[in-house]
Amino acid sequence: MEGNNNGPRRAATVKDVARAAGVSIASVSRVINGTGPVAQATRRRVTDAIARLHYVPHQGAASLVTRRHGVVGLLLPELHAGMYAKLIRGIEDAARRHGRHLLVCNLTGDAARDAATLTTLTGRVDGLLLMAPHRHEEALAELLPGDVPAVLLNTRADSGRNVLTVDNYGAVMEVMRHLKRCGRRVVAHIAGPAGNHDAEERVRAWRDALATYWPGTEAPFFRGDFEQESGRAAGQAFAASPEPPDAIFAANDLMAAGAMRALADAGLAVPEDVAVVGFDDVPLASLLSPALTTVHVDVESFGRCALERLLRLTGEPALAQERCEPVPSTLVVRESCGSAAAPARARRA
Amino acid sequence: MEGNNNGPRRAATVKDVARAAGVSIASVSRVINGTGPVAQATRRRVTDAIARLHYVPHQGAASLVTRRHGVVGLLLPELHAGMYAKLIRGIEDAARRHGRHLLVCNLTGDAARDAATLTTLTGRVDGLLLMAPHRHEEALAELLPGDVPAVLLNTRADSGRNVLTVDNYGAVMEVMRHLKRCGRRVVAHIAGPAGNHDAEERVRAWRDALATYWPGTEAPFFRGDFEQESGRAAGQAFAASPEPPDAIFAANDLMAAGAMRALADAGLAVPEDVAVVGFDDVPLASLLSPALTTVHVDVESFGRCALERLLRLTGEPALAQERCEPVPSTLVVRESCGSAAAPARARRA
DNA sequence: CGCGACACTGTAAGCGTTTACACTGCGCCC
DNA sequence: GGGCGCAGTGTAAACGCTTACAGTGTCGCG
Repeated sequence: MEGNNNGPRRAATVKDVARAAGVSIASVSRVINGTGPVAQATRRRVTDAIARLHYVPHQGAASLVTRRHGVVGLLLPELHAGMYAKLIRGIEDAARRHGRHLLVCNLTGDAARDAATLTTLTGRVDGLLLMAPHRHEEALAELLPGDVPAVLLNTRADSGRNVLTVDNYGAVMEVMRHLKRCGRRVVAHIAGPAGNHDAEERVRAWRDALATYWPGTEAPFFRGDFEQESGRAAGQAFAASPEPPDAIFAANDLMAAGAMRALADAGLAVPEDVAVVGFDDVPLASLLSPALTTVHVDVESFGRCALERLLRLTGEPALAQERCEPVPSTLVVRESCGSAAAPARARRA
Repeated sequence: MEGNNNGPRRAATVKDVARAAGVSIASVSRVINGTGPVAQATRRRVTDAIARLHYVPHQGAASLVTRRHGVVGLLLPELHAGMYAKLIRGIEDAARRHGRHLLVCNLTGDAARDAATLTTLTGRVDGLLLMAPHRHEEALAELLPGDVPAVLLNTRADSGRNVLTVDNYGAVMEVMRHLKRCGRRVVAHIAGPAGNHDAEERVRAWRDALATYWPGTEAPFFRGDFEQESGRAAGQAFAASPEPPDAIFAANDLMAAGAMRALADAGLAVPEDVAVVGFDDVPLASLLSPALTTVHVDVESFGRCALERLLRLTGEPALAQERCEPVPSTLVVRESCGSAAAPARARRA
């Protein structure tokens, strides 16, 4: 190591601070971490020295002896980007409150590479949050060293692991109940991609609701992929069928919007001819015309719950009693399902 | 599987692996890092032992001696969530390709707390990406230790720091040029929040374009906040004015959509009476009716560029020649500006 | 046969922290 | 006044890893 590559200045260490403050490194450490008793005068001298030297502790060295990293990892599959932002927000927010940091990784779908990611991550975190809606990520979870606490997100509950899920089933049931109350007779479904946990749960609930509220009837099913184009295709298919459904429940808002567009293009009126309901409550949902009825999931809370669940696994005492109920998800009734009072808006001629 | 977290089992270390494999810790390290020559047989024994013991290296210990964390930090202000997901995606993707991880932090706006965040982060990263559209974050950047490489995102270019920005100005100019070509006479602007760098740049470009393409004329200005409600308010205000503008450029899609909604409610047709253009190209923009003309910014590329710029700062050799041009941003012409061929869609009666 | 080059391996010295432990004074109570 | 407790401090031993350096043994070539 020739040492000249990026300047001669090495970062300051506790030793430097101790020397500058005229105390021992132990005292410096005590000041920084607030452990043990320190005289006011000493504290002053140390904090001054720290400021003067721009000293920043090397967390790696600290974690070496404390056996804590103060970091939790978050592994995200190639998801529809919608949730990302809020989920991360929720988790990061909770993490900060509990003095942790968040290491975010995207999974690639490549088994070997993702496994490698998992491993390097494991070496620098106290615990792991793994979004695992597909088989792929579940398989990944198998590789987790047993001593790394982990919470799986949106996974089948019957995996042996610690799991946290959104209440897809209940929410969809509510959607269907509402559609029934609105007097709709045939509720088609535009599903998310096969193999996706949320998508499957929504399909399951849709089927069950069908059997419960419309016993003995059939309803059209379209396999989408959470993208708007597939929603459009579904809408076209439904509109072109001899007896179009009078309601559509799409597994997310993007597909719902795509379907609405296709219906409009086909001359079908929403909600008069066809009611449409989505899922997610994306920001623009209320601005579509008609405004989209959808299911709002509090993704930030979900993230927060996930993190606190994880911390509980690592034995965070303050969290012992904080029960973290299944994440709230609520039906947001707007115009597209036709149940709201007819909105007093001017129609375009 | 709870309760076992404070069990007696300590994580395996190089020493354990070395013993299990019957070699020295140096050889283990060499196998793990691919440094120095190792006999095939030895390598086998070591990798076997690693697998058997579920050994995962302690990165903190490693960074202690290598002086590299393999992690870059990303600091995000309280932004409109839209960009988040893609930005993080872009950065994380590039980071993975360069063997780095991503530590994500939200800033709170609280100066003291954010400063603390900055400091703890600094101790565990090789460099920092700081999204700094507001004064607040710029001030934060001042606190950065001089020896921590950092790239500021979407900040005034005249700060002394290393900065990477989206080409707001050029994009808005293109929008305005297009509106001029469409024959619009009065282009109103719905601005983002004051003090936001992007918002200000878009205002600046709007003003300059006004002076260039519509010299001597005035146009309505509305101060929004990037949220749909403010767009709606703006739309209402414009519609209620004695001489409504015949074009509106909103600083983002959410406000544009809000404005479109308000215009429709007021009986004004888009694009016939008023052309509307947004900024961001959010997923649902193409599904609004009429589909929203907007500016598409490749946020993922932006993230990638930012990361590579940062790595270059830390002296990544492979990146020396890779020039990272200003991030592409392109006008996406749809229906809301009235320039596209009239779409052959059925009109609702 | 000797000797250098080479492939491979082991030993040991840190890297920057935290913390157990030992040591000072000092005030206080019997 | 001698012991005790306690606030305040320092010393030194880890923590798990990388790597300079110092060995080994093997081969090829003069």
